[in-house]
Formats: sequence, structure tokens, C-alpha cells
Amino acid sequence: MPELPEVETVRRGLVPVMEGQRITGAQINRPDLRFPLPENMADRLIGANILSLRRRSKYLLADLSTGETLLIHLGMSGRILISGQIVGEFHHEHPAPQKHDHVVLTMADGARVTFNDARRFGAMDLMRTETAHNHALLAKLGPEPLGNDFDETYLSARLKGRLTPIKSALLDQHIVAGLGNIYVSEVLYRAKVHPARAAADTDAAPLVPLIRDVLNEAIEAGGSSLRDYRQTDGELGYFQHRFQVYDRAGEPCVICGTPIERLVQSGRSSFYCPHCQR
DNA sequence: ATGGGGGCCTGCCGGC
DNA sequence: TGCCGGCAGGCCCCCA
Repeated sequence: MPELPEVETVRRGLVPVMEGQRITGAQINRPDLRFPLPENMADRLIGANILSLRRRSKYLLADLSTGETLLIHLGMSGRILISGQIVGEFHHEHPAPQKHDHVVLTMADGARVTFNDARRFGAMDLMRTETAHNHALLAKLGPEPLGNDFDETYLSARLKGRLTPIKSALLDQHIVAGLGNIYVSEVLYRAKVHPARAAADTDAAPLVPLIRDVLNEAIEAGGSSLRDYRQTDGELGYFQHRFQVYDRAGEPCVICGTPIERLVQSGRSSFYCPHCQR
């Protein structure tokens, strides 16, 4: 699933479709995703104007004219499909409904936004906009890794005294919000830090710019694939990036040629070069 | 408080 | 071809 760069790319793809539009239809095909969908969801969405579409960590937040905010989380397998919109010279017809199309929103101009999520680890909720930051899913999140609050001083303080592997610490959304399993592997590779090294024994200073670089590069790659995507079928949510270590077990390290290894930590795969990363 | 493990769901892929 | 185990990019909860 989508980590921060993928969610940001989805957001950018949805902005021209949703921002400033009025929701005229909301089809809810099941009562729950990871947890129950909000009460009277369709009634609370229909007629609302979408004022802005924001992102916090891996969450999309649509602020509505009703004073409520719609939260969307893609989980592991969540996808969003845009249809019925004219993008440049391409017009996306509405496709036949697919299995796992759980929520379909229709805009006043006829555009349709379909949320599809096979595994249903995703989520949606509605809350008052002014207190959205207090929502259980958002309240305890760490700083945005691309924001000003995330710096060497902060990260160093959060890693101090932690015996947990640096891999786990960077995956912890309470420490920094938005990294997932893929980009943590990529960051540690660039930092030449072994994923099993204790957080407390890891120098935070080089990690901060590397985290920013990796995420920014992935967002840029998403932006370019977004154009391609929207010329084809309008699907948002999955993009092919070039990873240096993720899912490359057995393939040569691009720096030294040593085979990349896979290590399971807390039930999650880490990929790393045993020669370059210490 | 911290760290590790299990569980939620479905789909896909490789091995037999 | 079919079945089965293992695995998947997230996150929460519980337990020691």
C-alpha cells in the first residue's frame, strides 16, 4: 500500500476532480471497511461542496462545506479510480463496477471517484473539521517527514534510548508519519545503516535529509506516472518505482555487487546489503 | 513505557 | 490443472 508518496500522488490526481466540486451522489456498498463506515454517510456527503483535499501522513482529508471532514485511508490494497472526467483530450468512460468497489462518489460535473479495496484494511470516517486533528487515527501521529517539525534535533531525541531496531523505529508512525516498509528499506540502504541496528545507536543527522530525498523522489516519480495513468484508465494508487533494495533479495547491490538479503523483523521484510549496511 | 507478536481480509504466486 | 502455504506496501490491540 500506499506509503506517503503514493498517497500524495493520489491526492494530486484527485484535486482537479474533487476540489471545488459538489458531491451529488454517494453509493455505499457495504457497512464497513477496517471499521464501520460513519453513520448516514451518504446523507452527510450528498450536497456538500469539497473545499480542499489535504493529506496528513497516509490519510487523505477532504474538508467539506458542511463543516465535516471526510477521512480516507487506503490501507494495503486501497485504490481510487477516476472516471467520467475529461482530462486533456481524454475522456474516461465509467467502467463496469468491479469487485470490491466499496464507495462511489459522484460529482456535480459527472465525474466519479470509486474507492476499491480488496483487503479492506482501508478506512473512511467523517468528523468535525475543526477537531479533525483530534481524531483517534490522527492525534498521535508524529511529524510530517517533509515538514519543518521533522529535523535532526527531533529525530535524535526520539531515537535516544530506544533499543528497538532502527527499521521498527522509522516504521513507527508516532515517531515520523508516512514511511512504510518500502521506503524505510530504501532510506536505510542510502544511509548505509543495517536495519537491525538499535535506534539509539543510529545517527539521526544523515537520516533526515535521506528520508526527505527518498520521499520527494518518489513523489516526483508518481507525478510523472500520474500523467501516464490518467491517459489510460484513470486509476490512482499504484505506481512502479525503481527500488534499490526493496523486493530485490538475491539481486546484486548496485554499489558493491553483494547479493541483497531479506530479513524478517517484527513480521515485516527488510531488504538490505550486508556489505554496505552496518 | 517499550517491544514483539497476532490478527484483520483477499489475492496472487510458486511449489508440489 | 488444482490445492496449499506463504506472502503482501498498514495499523491496532494485547501481552509480557
